[in-house]
Amino acid sequence: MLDMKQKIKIFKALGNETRFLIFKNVFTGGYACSLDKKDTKVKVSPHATCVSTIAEHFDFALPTISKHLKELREAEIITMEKKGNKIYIEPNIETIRELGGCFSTLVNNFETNRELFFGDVVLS
Amino acid sequence: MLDMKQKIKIFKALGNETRFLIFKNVFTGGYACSLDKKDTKVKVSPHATCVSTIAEHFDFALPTISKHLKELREAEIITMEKKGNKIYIEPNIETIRELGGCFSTLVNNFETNRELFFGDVVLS
DNA sequence: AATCTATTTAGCTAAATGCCTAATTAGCTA
DNA sequence: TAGCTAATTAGGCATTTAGCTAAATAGATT
Repeated sequence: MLDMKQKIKIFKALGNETRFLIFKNVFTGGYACSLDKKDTKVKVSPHATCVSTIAEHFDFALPTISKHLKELREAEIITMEKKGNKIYIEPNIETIRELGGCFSTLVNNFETNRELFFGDVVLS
Repeated sequence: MLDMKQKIKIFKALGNETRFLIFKNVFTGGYACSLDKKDTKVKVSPHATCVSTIAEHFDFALPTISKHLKELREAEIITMEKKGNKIYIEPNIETIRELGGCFSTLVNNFETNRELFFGDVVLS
């Protein structure tokens, strides 16, 4: 279950246009890493991409994209797995599914039970 | 339909602990404005609250809370309606429902169609 | 009209964010 | 081993954000 801190991290991560677009592109698989095809030793999803491939599509320096990816990973909405000297990036569908579930619960229980979405949050 | 800018605004709004908690409290109706009972002229939801009532529950100055509420309103996840000299605040359930729907679509269509959530976003 | 209550605006400061370049680390290849 | 590719870390700078107090606005009440 996502706790409050984690939800806030996710919202903060997606509340920036650059990160939103990076996430969009990772999620839609639009930037699949062209090098994958040559690299037969490494087994990754055909949608997986890597840091430099993402950076090619933005007008920002590589370290900037790297930092944004770190934030998306810490929010647990993407995964980053090192294979060889590259890092393969994929969406973390489980976290997104959970968050979606929270919203559904929230909406479905509106009026009858307004507490569910916020879970562990204790009123001050 | 929520466009990209609007979604980013919502995420940014909820990506701050103070605003998240304000929204939580508005949504759950935990801070209903006690003055409502006396004020028989004004018709509002028994869950509705007002700026100063919210501020009472936080260790921040009133103008700080006012500014946060403005941001939540601009993200269209709460409504603020002036009646008399108070502003009554309620959650905007429609926006939350829409956002939840986006997440459901996103998750349900993962793999088969990764584009739906992002809608109007054009790949650069 | 004068005052009271509710809220916002203005203007300030400290801290966080988002970007950069240069340097470093890690793994692969010749 | 030397050099190449991929990514991160370090350090700096400009902008934004999140808080504050004081002052202004708007509606009620006396």
